[in-house]
Amino acid sequence: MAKRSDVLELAVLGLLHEAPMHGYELRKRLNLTLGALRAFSYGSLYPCLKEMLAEGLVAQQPEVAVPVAKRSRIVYELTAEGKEHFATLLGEGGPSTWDDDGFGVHFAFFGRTDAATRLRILEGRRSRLEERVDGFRSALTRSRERVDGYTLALHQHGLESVEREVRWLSELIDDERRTAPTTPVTPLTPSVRPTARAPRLDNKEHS
Amino acid sequence: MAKRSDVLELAVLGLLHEAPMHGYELRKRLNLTLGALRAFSYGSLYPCLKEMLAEGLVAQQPEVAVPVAKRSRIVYELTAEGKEHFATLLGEGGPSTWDDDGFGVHFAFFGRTDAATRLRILEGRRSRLEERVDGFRSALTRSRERVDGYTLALHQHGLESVEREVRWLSELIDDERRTAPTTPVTPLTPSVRPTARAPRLDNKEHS
DNA sequence: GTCACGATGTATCAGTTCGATATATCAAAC
DNA sequence: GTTTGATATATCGAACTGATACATCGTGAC
Repeated sequence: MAKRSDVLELAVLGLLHEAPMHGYELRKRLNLTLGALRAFSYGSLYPCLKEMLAEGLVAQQPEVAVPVAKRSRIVYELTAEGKEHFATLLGEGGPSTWDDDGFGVHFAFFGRTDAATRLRILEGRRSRLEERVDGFRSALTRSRERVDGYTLALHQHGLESVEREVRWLSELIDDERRTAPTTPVTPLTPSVRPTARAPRLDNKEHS
Repeated sequence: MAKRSDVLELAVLGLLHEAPMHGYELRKRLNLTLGALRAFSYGSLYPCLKEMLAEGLVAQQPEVAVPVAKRSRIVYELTAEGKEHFATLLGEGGPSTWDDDGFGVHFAFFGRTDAATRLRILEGRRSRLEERVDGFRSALTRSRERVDGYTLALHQHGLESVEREVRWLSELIDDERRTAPTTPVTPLTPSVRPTARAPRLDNKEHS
């Protein structure tokens, strides 16, 4: 488990919440929504879609509307099982939830969860990163005298990057804590409407 | 090309410069030297060592000294071809030199290159990252109104992380430029001796 | 009008890597 | 004495990537 496809599956289900889509478009939206930080290939997307179809998580939309025989395309839409599975995956906080890929995808769909889940994921991610910080730190003290100056600089930079992400997460957690207690569950926009209500996550760092 | 094994190969050759080693130890040093940021598995290391042995880049050290039949271990040492190949790989600035993995390994062995090569690699890496910054930026402006606040925050954080690394690289480049012109080629320590002469790369960020 | 070319769209495959695991030895604990 | 855990080499299946094949559509050049 903790396979890459689990992450892909979550991402696909999340995107299909917005609108039915076909593979090609999914891939574009995937690589756009998840930033330039994640690239899914067709080699994993299409097989994944087939599996999800077989499992009943998505359904093949019948040729709608347009009478003109357009270019062949297979439009997938979310089923009830799919929505349910999405909620489960997003909320469960499994093992893959806190690693780099998993967290990114979970975070991108935070708008569809409740504050408690968000907090749990954010805190899980943070403690995961804190472990990494410890690893870096002990490596640094251990090797302080044994390695090259450049290697040292590399470790130092790596350490600071992770520390920075920890600070970012801490701000997010504080924001959640400050916002959540009053509003039990964020209503979240049902469809395409942009939402646009970020909970004060202007993580300013420079200027 | 640009296979993962190329990176592994470079790392192995680099480590063997310090001392002959066997597989298990190589893996430990690998994951230590390259920080917690890179994990090589046995599944790639052992096959890689065999290939390198076949290509004559490394040699199997005959059982030395200790008369006691120790636990079976295969100690590899660098050959002349290996050293040559290492220098080539490290200096060539190929396609894989500037991606995340490749750059880390190259950087970790900067102590064994000359200033010109260092500059070339640093600048290559920087422009690679600047491309990524552009990607993030356009994605941000494109999606500013279309995506969830959390997705936005994710992109923003990603963008700032990359920008930060660009600044880091710029400092390193400045340091190289300031140091290099006078001293044409850094002598670099021949063996185990720790070097310890980092060219002022105290990239302080917080306090 | 048509033709070339690039974007759209689905699909698969070879090559490569990872994670888990098997096997075995040794040191120290108990 | 035997159980545990680190050392050490090795392999295998499952999975992913990058490339590619194949087909259709839109559009601009001529």
